Amino acid sequence: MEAYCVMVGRERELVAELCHLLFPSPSPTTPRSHATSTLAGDQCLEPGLTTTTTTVSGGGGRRRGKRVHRDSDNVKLLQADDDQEALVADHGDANAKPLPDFTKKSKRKQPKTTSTMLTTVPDFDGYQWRKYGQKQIEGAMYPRSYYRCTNSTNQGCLAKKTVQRNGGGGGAARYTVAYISEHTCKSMESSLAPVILDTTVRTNSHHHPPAATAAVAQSPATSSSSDMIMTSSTTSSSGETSWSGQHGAYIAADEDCWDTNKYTCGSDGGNSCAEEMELLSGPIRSPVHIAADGNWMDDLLLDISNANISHFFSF
DNA sequence: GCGATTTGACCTCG
DNA sequence: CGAGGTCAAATCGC
Repeated sequence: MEAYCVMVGRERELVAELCHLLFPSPSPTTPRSHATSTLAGDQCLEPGLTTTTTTVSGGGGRRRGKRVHRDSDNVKLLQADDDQEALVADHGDANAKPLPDFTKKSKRKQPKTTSTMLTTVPDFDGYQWRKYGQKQIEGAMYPRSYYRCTNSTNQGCLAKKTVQRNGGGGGAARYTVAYISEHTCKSMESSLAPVILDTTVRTNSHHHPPAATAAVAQSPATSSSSDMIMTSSTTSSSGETSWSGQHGAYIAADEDCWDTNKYTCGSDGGNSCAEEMELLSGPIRSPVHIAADGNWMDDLLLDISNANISHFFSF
């Protein structure tokens, strides 16, 4: 867990400064999910993904034979127009009937996505997530984990996210978090409303390849971790760079920087993200986006053209 | 018993 | 056909 708590002095200063600006008064919330993070032996630790309600129970892998073809269920291709309903009946209920309307097709068309590179995964982002899958991605050192909002079952929340560790074996672990769709549920911490920061971010002036934009933001209410989180990448579904105003402020990053971890806010660089950024101003809306080593861009050219960000990272 | 994770199989898309 | 995303039985902890 130390990996997530590493921060170089410079970054810490920046964090402190930002926190000071954001929270003149006593520091906001404190992590509340740490106690639950027992994380049974997953190669890809996701400290922030534990729920706040239960401890992680290291489930056993299933040892079973071939699974029954769900094609026989004859339901997958129906009612593609009601994804929400489908998700209500989705996972989480082990005995749930075959998904009525959550077609594979619709699953593939995730309309709203944003990706986030983290040097640390926040302990708590205001929502509870349930892991529903893990996959070793080609070329990735660590498997990607798939989460959906726990309210997908009872509120039909469409929000999902994937978390992939990008490396940081020796230093701070880095994670790419991609948010897919928005929360249609009420957060467990609904009071922790997203904040729109009117803030300024520095970045360099190099333009980034299509995928790179970034935002910096923070939700004071969810501020829990002590690590800094800084930039992100976004792309539109068409592959063009999206500068969606929804996120408020964006930062174009230099591709070289991505390759050389210059944007990494972890402990191994020494270069602060902020130092690499050019000035941008405007409202910034969560989530906090994190930049790190360049690989992640390859994995996650995500469609966030209409991203409705519903998550907020903290540091 | 419940709820969460694990994890191999299955499904869809490019 | 391969890669990525999802399903769902098995398993575990409370």
